[in-house]
Amino acid sequence: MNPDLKLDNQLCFRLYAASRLVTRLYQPQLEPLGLTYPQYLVLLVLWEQSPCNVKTLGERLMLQSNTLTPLLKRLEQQGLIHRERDAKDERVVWIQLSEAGQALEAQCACIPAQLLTQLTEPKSAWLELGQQLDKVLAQLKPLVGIQ
Amino acid sequence: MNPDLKLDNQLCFRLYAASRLVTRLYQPQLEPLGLTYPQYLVLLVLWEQSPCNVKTLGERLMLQSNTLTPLLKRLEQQGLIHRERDAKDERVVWIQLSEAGQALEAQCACIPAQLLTQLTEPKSAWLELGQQLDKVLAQLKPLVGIQ
DNA sequence: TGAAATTAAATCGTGTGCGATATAATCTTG
DNA sequence: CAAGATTATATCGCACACGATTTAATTTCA
Repeated sequence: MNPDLKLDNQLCFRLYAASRLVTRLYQPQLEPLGLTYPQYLVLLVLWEQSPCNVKTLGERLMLQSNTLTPLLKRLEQQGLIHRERDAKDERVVWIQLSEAGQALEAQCACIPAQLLTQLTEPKSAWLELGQQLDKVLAQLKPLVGIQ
Repeated sequence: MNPDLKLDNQLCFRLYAASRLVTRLYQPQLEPLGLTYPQYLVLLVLWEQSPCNVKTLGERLMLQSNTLTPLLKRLEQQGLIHRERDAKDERVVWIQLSEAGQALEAQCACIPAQLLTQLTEPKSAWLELGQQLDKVLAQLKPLVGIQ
């Protein structure tokens, strides 16, 4: 058969697989907090920048309102964020961490370190992967019309 | 703020983002064929090995029947595969490419090369990324209980 | 042999992703 | 200033992922 079509030769599959496996690695940390992985990513942005509007949130996460709006409504129901229309420009919705949402940052502070402990040496493989991902992300973004 | 919690420092986010962007890059090739990206991955396996049972398909793709069964039913409805219970062991379902499913391989043969043309130099970054993904996948699999 | 354990798929419910479209507000321009 | 274009968010529908459970078939082993 065509070796170009072998599954294990596909970079796309390796990315897809690695992304899903890493997400599963986060599960034991996130589940007790009642968070899904995309919800955790939204909180990462908000801990950097709150309030933050939906458009900016989407730019950071490469998501649009069709994905974010329902997700944000769930975070609001959980009491982690507030959603409010901009008074000046009623099109814009501002997302702001609630007290509980801010407090959650402390609880999540240990997650990255906790995950690292699960990874055996060499850590260099992970660092290099991160750098390569930065390179290819920079190349991919314009190809799919981002930035 | 805690730099360990900055979005751009998260390897997990870079993997998640890269995986989604690469999937989008495939879209223009797959959409005319009426295929989704996960359906394409299933076909990649079947072009290597048909018939193939659901369990084996799941091991290759790291998916289970809760995801595969509905997906396979859609491929069957499209006339690309046949599904049949094993006569000896009625628990097992065998997936076999139909004539149309086999014929589709030729139409997909150009997809990997077509994608490569979109990528500017250096190709080395992509090769290295593939190798690094292999390393971390080997490390991740046992951590999440695969193999 | 036959009850318990294991296995393979299927089913169910929830939460994304995302293309397409809708809605409403703001901006642009003639 | 008003019609058309643009922008920000929401809505809708479909197809994954995946945890949990169910169903049915097979295997194990006392």
